[in-house]
Formats: sequence, C-alpha cells, structure tokens
Amino acid sequence: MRNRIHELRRQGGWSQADLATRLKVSRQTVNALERGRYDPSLPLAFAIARLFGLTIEEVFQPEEDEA
Amino acid sequence: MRNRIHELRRQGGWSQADLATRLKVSRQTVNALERGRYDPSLPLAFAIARLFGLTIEEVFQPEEDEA
DNA sequence: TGCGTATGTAAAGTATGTTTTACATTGCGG
DNA sequence: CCGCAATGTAAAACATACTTTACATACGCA
Repeated sequence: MRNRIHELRRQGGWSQADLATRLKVSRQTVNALERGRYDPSLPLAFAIARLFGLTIEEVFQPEEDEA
Repeated sequence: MRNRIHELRRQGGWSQADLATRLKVSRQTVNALERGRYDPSLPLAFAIARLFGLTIEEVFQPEEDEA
C-alpha cells in the first residue's frame, strides 16, 4: 500500500516525532509507515487522514494486485 | 468503529459466505466484522469499499472518541 | 570539535487481525 | 417432522501492527 505520509508531514513542517505525538503513536511507528514497512490499522489510517484534512483514499493508495 | 457491512451485504442479497468468497477472507472474518468484534486491516477495508462501490468513509465510521 | 535534533534500525514483547476446525442454533421448504 | 442453508461462536495457531529500549548515523550550529 502506497501512502503520502512523508510528503504531507514535510508540508506541515513536522518531524516524525511531532507527527507521532499528534497521532498518539510512537515515532518508530511513523517511521515504519513512511518507509512502507507495514500498513496502519484502520483507526490509525482515519486519524492520519483527519489530521491532514483528507480522505483515506487521498492518503493511501492500494497497489494494483492488493486485496 | 461502526460499519455498514451487514446492511450492504443484505442489499446485495449475499450470504456471509458469499461475501467472504468475494473478499477472499473466511466466513468467520465477515461474521466478526459485521458483529463489530474487530476492525478490518486497511487493505481489507479497501477491498470491502471497492466491492460495494463506496469510499472507506462511506462504509466505516470511527466512533467519536477513537484514534 | 562537540552538541543537539532528526532519522533509521533492531530485538523483544504485547495487541490485534485472520484462518482453520469444529460444533450449536435458527429458520425455512419439503 | 426432517434436512439443509445461514449464522453465531470457540480455541489454537499464525500474521501483522505497535511499543519500548537502545543504539547508530547524519547534519547543522555554537
């Protein structure tokens, strides 16, 4: 699953730690999401989209062959 | 997290087993999702929304106090 | 040079999502 | 009444998401 977290975070001028605080997750989780190590849970995906004022579909793009 | 899976499935005239097949998950997973036992993974949430021709936001509604 | 901030990563542990097997209950059509 | 389809549920096993602690690297700046 592709995501625009890195791009959106930088537009807001935030560090990974800043974003983690706002999302109430660890900095390592933000780092892992940005680096595509795994996908967020659905509740976390909602929190991320809302924080940036976007829909889930605007932040996350499933790859072609994905579920 | 609230979801409209049960309602949407019935509108399509499908059994839980039918839906499970289309989503490539087990019938128990569909049952658990409909009964609100847990939230789907983000990829599965996308698959569900796409199957019904809706956005994630149209199918899933985070509760007020949720992440 | 040396310090502080930001980022990447790893290992161990906990929590959540999903599958498989199996069984119980309900309701409907014969 | 009987049989069958649909649904609910449980336990064990496994996969994925997330936390904590800890350390490494890179960069800018006093």
